[in-house]
Amino acid sequence: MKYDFKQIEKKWQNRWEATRPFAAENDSAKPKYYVLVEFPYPSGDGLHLGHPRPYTAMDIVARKRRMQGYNVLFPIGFDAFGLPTENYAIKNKLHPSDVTRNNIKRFSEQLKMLGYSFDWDRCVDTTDPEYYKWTQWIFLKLFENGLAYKAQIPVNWCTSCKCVLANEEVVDGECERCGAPVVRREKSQWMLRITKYAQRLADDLDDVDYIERVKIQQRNWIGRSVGAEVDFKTTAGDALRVFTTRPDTLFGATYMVISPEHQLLQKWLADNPDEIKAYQETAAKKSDFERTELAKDKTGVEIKGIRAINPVTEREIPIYISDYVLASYGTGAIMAVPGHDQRDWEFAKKFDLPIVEVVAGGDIEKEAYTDCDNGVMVNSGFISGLPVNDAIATITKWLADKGLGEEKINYKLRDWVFSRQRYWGEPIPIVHCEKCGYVAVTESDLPLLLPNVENYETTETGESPLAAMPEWTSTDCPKCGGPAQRETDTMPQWAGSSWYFLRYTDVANKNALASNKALDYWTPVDWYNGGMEHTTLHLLYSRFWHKFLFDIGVVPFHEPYMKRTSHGMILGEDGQKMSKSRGNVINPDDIIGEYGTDTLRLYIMFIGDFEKTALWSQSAVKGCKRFLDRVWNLSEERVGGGDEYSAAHELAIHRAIKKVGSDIEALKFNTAIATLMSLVNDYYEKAPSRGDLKVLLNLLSPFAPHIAEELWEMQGFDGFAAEQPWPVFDESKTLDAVREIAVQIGGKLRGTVFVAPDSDDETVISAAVADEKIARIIDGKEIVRTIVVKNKLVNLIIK
RNA sequence: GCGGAUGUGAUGGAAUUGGUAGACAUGCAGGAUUUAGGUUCCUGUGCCGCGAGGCGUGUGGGUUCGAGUCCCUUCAUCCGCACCA
Repeated sequence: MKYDFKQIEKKWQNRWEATRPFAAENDSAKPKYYVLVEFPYPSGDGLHLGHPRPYTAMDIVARKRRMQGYNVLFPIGFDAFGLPTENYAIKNKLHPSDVTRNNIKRFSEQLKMLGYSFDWDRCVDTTDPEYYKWTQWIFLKLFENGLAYKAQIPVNWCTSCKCVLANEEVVDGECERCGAPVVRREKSQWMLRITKYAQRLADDLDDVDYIERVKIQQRNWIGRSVGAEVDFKTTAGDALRVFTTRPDTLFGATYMVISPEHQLLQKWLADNPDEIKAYQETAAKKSDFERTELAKDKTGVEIKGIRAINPVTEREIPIYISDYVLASYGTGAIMAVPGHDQRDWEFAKKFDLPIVEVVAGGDIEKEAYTDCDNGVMVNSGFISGLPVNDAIATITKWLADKGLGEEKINYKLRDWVFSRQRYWGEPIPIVHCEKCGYVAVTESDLPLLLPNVENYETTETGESPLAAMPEWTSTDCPKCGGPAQRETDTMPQWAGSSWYFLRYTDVANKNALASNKALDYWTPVDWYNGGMEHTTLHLLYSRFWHKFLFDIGVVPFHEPYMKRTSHGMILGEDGQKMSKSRGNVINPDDIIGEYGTDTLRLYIMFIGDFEKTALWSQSAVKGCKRFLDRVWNLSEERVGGGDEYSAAHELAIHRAIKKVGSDIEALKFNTAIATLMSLVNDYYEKAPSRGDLKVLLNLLSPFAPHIAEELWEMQGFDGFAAEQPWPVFDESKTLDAVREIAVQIGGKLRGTVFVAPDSDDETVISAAVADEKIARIIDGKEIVRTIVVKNKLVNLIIK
């Protein structure tokens, strides 16, 4: 009989659909294990090759855990709110909810075709009112706790999506989704105070097992810097407060710079107001991108008639405005130390300002001396002669004693812009009342349903389509009962995905986002795999929400995910990112049709190091199909003998069990599969027993579950392959009866000899010199030294 | 500029703590079965050399009995952040 993968795969998928063998139990005596993949955005294009790589990897882990006796939760759902669906709906005159329903149906079918052992009974859909009720509920809790607030701020505005973006969504001045230019606009926006959690988001990375690059990237994004805030008196009366990480260089501060948006500029009466105003206007017109592009050439204007006083030198120094100082970081003002900061140095050179050396060792005529952490202070009054570190401590204390400053920690992280001016998102459950201000919708009124609007086209004014529905926006104030207006912006896509993994534990709960019992049992997630592109978006946001939920007693642990791993991208055969315009897209459906799901699963895991980018290779797919054909033929034609391991294969089998098991845990799926291939090659050299075949099917079943089940059934083994215990190995049986020892002469390999395991040095050396070839080389020479590495090699040094 | 990574045959990629480089697969070559092959099986395949042997993990150095692995230098590519004071 031929390996008819089409028929076999359909057969087992139907059986899984009917009997639900992968449903997780909320009551179980087994230990729990929660494996999570990032749920997909159900786009109209269907599943692409980016999905099967992480999903197959985690399916393998989930299946292995079940075989190891765990009660496994391996859920799936759909992150379905969002712009592409809305845009598609507008273009095709459909309703986004219909588009979403169709896309979810298609995605579900495709995911089932891939044979994943998801618990489909726990599927979530973020656009389901029963789901987003709880997204809104969390928002209300954030609002109640002062973590959601509305502010008039300059925001990132995508000119194509006609919508506000979070800082995390802007890449090189462009919209991360559509690539259109992003400009600055003043808008009143809902914000989430993620900055309040900056410290914990950084520190608690120590408590979790994330791959190092994820931790580093999150830490960099949070951008903690320790320094001091210092007040400079000015001749205008007001003190000018600055943030610096280098308070030790205070004696070298020869001028000051404030950002064009600085508050004090509205108050100060300079001698050159027109010049200042003109500069402010030019700066305002520049996008963020332009401001950073012009990094090389510093611009600025002196604020004439007002001067600051350096608190330690007591000298008057000039104040400039320049757009190289950002309003949004620190205090929006700096003390400029041109001797030891390259930007200040460039500005000082251009405007001919004094440059003073305060740390010895550099050449400040040529460039700023910045890499001076181990230097010694000079020209610095009472801290001269101190090493930099001591100087920082001394000056910080001095400032504090005089009431001129204090130690301060700053973060690059900014608050999360949470409003979107689009239709297809969760309505923000807030009303605005003339009398009471912003008031939360009453909890019992949740979910606040998204109304059915006639037209959900974007508006040029930058308002949500919901704003055009007076019958929906007009409401009563929950507090005073007076007339009030609903918030018309919706939540960003990241809202629903910030807590979805909690809902999986108890999907049908009507009274809470999930029961305490379910949360206590299942959370935190044991292993979460997802894309690097979400490191400073979804992953950070959901950690923030989780910490908040922990603080208000909703979840039992302060971190959502115990372990985070990440997969590399799959590029097209030409080494380019797969895209329709390049015409190098591989459709998983086509591969499944031609070679079958098991082949696709196997190839996508065999393609290379899971964590690195990989190039698709159509011909290499065939190798995996060939392997499965060989397994099939083996079972059909070559098996003989009993249920024990045959003597010929025992060693290879114990080794394979060990290697495949540890490789799966270490994400080395490619070498796990190579091990299985080697084992099959062995079985071709010498026919396997039924027992030999059985263990092969056990090891293969997480990777290629359909063929494993079919062969399991055909061989007449009991039960299902997926429900067998994971095979165990005996360490002593993974070792050879004789050891091949490398013989080196002067470090060069000259031959090999065989000795008994753990032979002592003398035995190994005498075996080596007895070897004919070795004897020939050392003939007439003297062995002056020998190095023996037990069971591995011997190195003879001759003269 | 800062941070992170990568560089190994024709190709994708393997190589515990430094210890026989190139597992496994693709491709290619030869052979067998076949009317035929996008089938299957067998053999070979790092480079140079008839051979003994020599040379080989981006470059150049170093440490070591021994380096793909450790240290320094340099080049190239990719990713993240970017005037963050």
